[in-house]
Amino acid sequence: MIVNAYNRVMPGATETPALDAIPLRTRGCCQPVAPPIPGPDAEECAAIFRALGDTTRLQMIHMLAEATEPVCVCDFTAAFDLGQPTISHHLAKLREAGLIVSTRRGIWTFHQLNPEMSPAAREVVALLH
Amino acid sequence: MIVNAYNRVMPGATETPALDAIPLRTRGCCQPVAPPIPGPDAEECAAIFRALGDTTRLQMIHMLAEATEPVCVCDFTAAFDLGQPTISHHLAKLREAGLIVSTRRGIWTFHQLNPEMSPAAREVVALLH
DNA sequence: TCCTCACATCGATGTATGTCGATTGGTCGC
DNA sequence: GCGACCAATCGACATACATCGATGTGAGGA
Repeated sequence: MIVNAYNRVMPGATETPALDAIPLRTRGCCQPVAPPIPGPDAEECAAIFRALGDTTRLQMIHMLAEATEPVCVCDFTAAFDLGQPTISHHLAKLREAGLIVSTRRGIWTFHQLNPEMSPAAREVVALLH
Repeated sequence: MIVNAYNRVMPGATETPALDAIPLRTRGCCQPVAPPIPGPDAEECAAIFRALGDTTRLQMIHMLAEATEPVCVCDFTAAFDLGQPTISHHLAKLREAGLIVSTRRGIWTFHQLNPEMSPAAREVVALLH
């Protein structure tokens, strides 16, 4: 039994009708839709994209993806025309998203891509390399 | 002549020092950073990520990536617990980002992944398939 | 011509976000 | 301990955004 997205039965339907076969001005205009991505996965994935949805953070991840050594905050402040608190804010966002990890060395803090990044995140970051 | 990110000369330096060799408490803590992604490219890329940084829009793209036919708006309104104007808003966002195209058929509007999507967008969307 | 339906747009509202200046908290050298 | 320095945090501000109800628009059907 085929039902459309309004949960209404489409009588006689044995498979999703081809678009051309759908009569205009009829309720049965809809087709079954793909099952959604499980909620938590979708939110995690969206969070990754949200973290990368800012030019500054995108450049930061690109810098880290290209770097062979952890990168000092001073390198970031030098690379962007932004104040130090703003740089710190963006690095915190990337850290919260699980994309980078930070380590202290004396008075400096060095940042690198999180070696334990989630598989989903790893795939996305790989596109920026 | 090697200068660090503060534009200060690093006397005697012939190449970027290894991290271990960097004396703590010295100005020369910084390493050269990767050249940034060209501005327009970075903004375009960030816009793609921003469009996908919302759970609803992520699910929408996933639905379209799985679908074999263009999808009617009524399918989206049925799939999400959101009002029709909100659905329309999200579809507009995806359209502005160049991820989908919309066509009218009578009184209905059908949406599908933009067949002329930018290469960068195509790579990202492929991860959601 | 008028009504109905599907979708877009508008206006309002609350929340999230990017940015800054000022302050705080650590970590050294002296 | 004191001062210098680096980075994180705080408070404030403007902007962007997700959502809603109400309205507009355009295509059919009666």
